[in-house]
Amino acid sequence: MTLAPEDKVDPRKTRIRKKNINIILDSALEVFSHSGFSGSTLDQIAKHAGISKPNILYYFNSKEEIHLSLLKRLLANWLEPLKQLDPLGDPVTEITDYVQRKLEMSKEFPRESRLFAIEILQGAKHLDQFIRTDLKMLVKEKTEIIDGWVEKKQISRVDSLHLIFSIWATTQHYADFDTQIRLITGESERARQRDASKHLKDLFTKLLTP
Amino acid sequence: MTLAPEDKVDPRKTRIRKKNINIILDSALEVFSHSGFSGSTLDQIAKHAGISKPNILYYFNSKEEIHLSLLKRLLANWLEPLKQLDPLGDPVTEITDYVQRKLEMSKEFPRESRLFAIEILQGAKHLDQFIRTDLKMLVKEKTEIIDGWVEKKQISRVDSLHLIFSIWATTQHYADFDTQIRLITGESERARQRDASKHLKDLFTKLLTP
DNA sequence: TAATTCTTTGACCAACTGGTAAAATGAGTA
DNA sequence: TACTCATTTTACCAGTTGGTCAAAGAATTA
Repeated sequence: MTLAPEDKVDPRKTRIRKKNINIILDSALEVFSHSGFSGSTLDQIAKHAGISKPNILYYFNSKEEIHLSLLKRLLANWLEPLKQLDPLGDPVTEITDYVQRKLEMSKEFPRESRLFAIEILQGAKHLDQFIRTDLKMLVKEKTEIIDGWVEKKQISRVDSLHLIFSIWATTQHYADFDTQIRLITGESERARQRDASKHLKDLFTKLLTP
Repeated sequence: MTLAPEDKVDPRKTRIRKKNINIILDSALEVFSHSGFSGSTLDQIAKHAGISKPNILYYFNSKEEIHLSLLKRLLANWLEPLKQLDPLGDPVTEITDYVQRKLEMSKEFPRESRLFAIEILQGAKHLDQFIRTDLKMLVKEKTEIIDGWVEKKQISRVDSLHLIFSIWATTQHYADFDTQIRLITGESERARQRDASKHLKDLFTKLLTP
């Protein structure tokens, strides 16, 4: 991952520069998360941003660089919900709260979720390092906490790693497969969100409660 | 969806024709499921198939048509596991068996799963009809069966629709996010598959057992 | 105000890619 | 064998797309 312009410690980071970079990244998120990297063009991003293509390339050296900046910005937030899992809290509550936070994120940041999903689906070339270091370490730390709870019989015996996978899967599903869910479900957006939340709470509570 | 050459009732459907179409579709599946539609080129497919690009376009009128043929072929199998859910069987067994079938499919046909996932993620333009008719109807039929089981108190009270979503999410996760799982998990392929299977059986059994 | 630096644009290009046309080759059959 | 139809190849093209460049236009600062 090479250094992107926005990362340079540049005292000349003007107001205009900051504003434009934000607009570009936001437009890129919109476009990339709908069409994937290859399916998106700089022209689309430019149009969405209201900034000419050469002007975009004035702030970013390449399309790839925009993509990388986007992923980087995303990853910081991605770990947050899991990080909050507290070894000192009540085990079942801690886990179901984590589920709710993740579900909330799916609702709040569906574009980020899709961008992430597309990236993984296509081999995670750009996330490789992130996954095998930051993410892996965090997962290890948290599975150990869960294993500890199992040891102390505070929750049922459970495969902590696959529990986390299940949580990721079920929660992100609502963002990533939104189109499918929309087409199948008759419910309103609100009702669906409520039912999903209730269902997942139930699902994981029953799994964990001895 | 326009008529693809292979669908034409053509008595001249030679041995060569059949063979080549299969090779092309298989190569396209390989390529599309790794790079998405836009990220894949006919040249890549051609190279993988060992057939020249113009020759591919002799069998299919366009890149799009290959993609559609692929999806069409996939969808037939996609519904199969859910279809087998038997209203007369033992409820918990029926559902956990369904989970196992789905998990099996993820392992057996990861490329198909990814192709499907990418398609949904990017708006399901080509699956729109399929989802709102075939899939929706099947889901309706099966949720009613599950609701019946709940009524008769054969399983715990559960949101049948979201139960199905959870099953889809957790099982497909192992195919679609395989890269991520591989990078995080230390286990061997076999062990992982076994643990996933056990975990999911446990997860859904506990949800459903009163 | 003048000088300097940052931002924006228009014109352009080389590479890639989906697709075409026509001729050449091969297989099956009367 | 000769004829027909299916298959394959070669050469090619037009549109798209990421990216460049030099010059014009704003801001900022001396």
